[in-house]
Amino acid sequence: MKLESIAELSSEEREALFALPMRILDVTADTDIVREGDRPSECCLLLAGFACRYKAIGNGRRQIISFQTPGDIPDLQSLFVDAMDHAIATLARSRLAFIRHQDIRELIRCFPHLGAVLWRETLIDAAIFREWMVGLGRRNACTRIAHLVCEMHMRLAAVGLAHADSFDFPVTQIELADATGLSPVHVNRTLMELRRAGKMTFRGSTVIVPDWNQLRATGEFDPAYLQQRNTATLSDIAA
Amino acid sequence: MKLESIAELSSEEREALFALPMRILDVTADTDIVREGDRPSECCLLLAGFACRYKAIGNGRRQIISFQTPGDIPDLQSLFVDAMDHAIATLARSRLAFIRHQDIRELIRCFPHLGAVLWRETLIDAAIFREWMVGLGRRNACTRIAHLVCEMHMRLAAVGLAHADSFDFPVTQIELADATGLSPVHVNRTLMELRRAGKMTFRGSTVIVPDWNQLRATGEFDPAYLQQRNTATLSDIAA
DNA sequence: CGAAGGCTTGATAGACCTCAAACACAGTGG
DNA sequence: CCACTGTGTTTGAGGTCTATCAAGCCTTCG
Repeated sequence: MKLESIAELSSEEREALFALPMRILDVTADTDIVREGDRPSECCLLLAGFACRYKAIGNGRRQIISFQTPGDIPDLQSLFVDAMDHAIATLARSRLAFIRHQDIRELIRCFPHLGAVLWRETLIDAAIFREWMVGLGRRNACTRIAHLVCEMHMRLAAVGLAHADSFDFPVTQIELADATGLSPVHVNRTLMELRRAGKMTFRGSTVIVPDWNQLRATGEFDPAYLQQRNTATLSDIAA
Repeated sequence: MKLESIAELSSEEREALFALPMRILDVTADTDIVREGDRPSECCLLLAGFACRYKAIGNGRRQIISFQTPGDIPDLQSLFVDAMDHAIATLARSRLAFIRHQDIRELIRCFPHLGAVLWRETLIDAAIFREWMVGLGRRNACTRIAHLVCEMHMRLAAVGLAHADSFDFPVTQIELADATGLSPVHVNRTLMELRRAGKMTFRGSTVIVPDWNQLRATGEFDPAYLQQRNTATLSDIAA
């Protein structure tokens, strides 16, 4: 579903994907899947739950680089890049599927179009990084958080994990701070400000948004960078 | 040279690369090569000069997403992603080579390994984004700028465009501000602080660094994310 | 010589951070 | 059933980094 949200697949390709040998693993929240410097020999597909990529900096602080939703293969890059430049960790109880590099390589050899689809996915990943860079560099706390919520809703909707006006976003305010480059205290105050303004309510890991158009405006959110094939459908959901 | 700095190529592959039909174009500084929303039918290889990717935000402001050095193909992604999510512009007089998408696709079909090399390049690109995100989110002005200078020196050295203790970095302080998420005034003050501390001198588009180890320390710079094959050689140059 | 762009400097303001403590809540064990 | 603990959230006060505004200076170039 994730792959088909960004590209069309033939039935043989879909079959080949389902035929991949996988090792399934259930883990709790806050489990490191891959660490910085690792050289994995398999990729990790997130089947259910929630995860993030992050880079640690000195004295226990870190920057969260991206959030990962079911359907993502956050360490796909390990196929072509030797050592991981960042870590990957779960943020909620999750189910993982590990697929050996050699099997993916074989798959790409047999179905070059699937290789292109996966390449495309890594490119959209990069587009999300770029959008986050704009937020980190040039947007204030309120806009950053609103933007993030819009993005996560759209991405989760693409894999069927969002309601029309709410969704489950299992992160703490500290994790939100690590993702937005803010302090936890300031995240808290900004969330309260957004709540008081009636723009969104984030409580106990669920986000409620009464009016997406309003939140998109305050988040300066333009979904073009996500390159979804079915944005029409998605905005229908959102409307 | 750029591609070989990140992967090994066979002689046939090298020949095929040189045989690609290209349209050469010389442009002045501050020329937009691609604009946000464009759907190019060719990719742009930077042969000489200097360029950047950027995303514009309201009221004339922008965030520079990356700097591009000779050998880079900044819009390689347009092969697989429909619309550009950002613009690309030159920062100095540059020579560009445009290669049609269909020719690159054909090349990849004939030499799948070259496809993998190009994929790898887009992945390293993404690694640079991630490192910048850490800077934008979690590092102060001084560290951000020092880090950027270390990165640019290493990348330029990889394509033979840096001296041991200096290099040409043709950007204004305003562009530096757009890249680091700071204000031009603060960039100026930080540059002077670095200069006074004897850590680096940035004047008239050339950077002089008397002691790389010192600058790396203040920039918290670890080159692992650049995935250079010959980092040994590079640090020799730097030493 | 004048104009334009880039650099430098000063003063003031604001966004955000840090420290510190209190509060709420869920899970645990006695 | 109730203290107890730990994690996450909320609140207050003060401080710092960085932004903004505004002006002057320097260099380049036509």
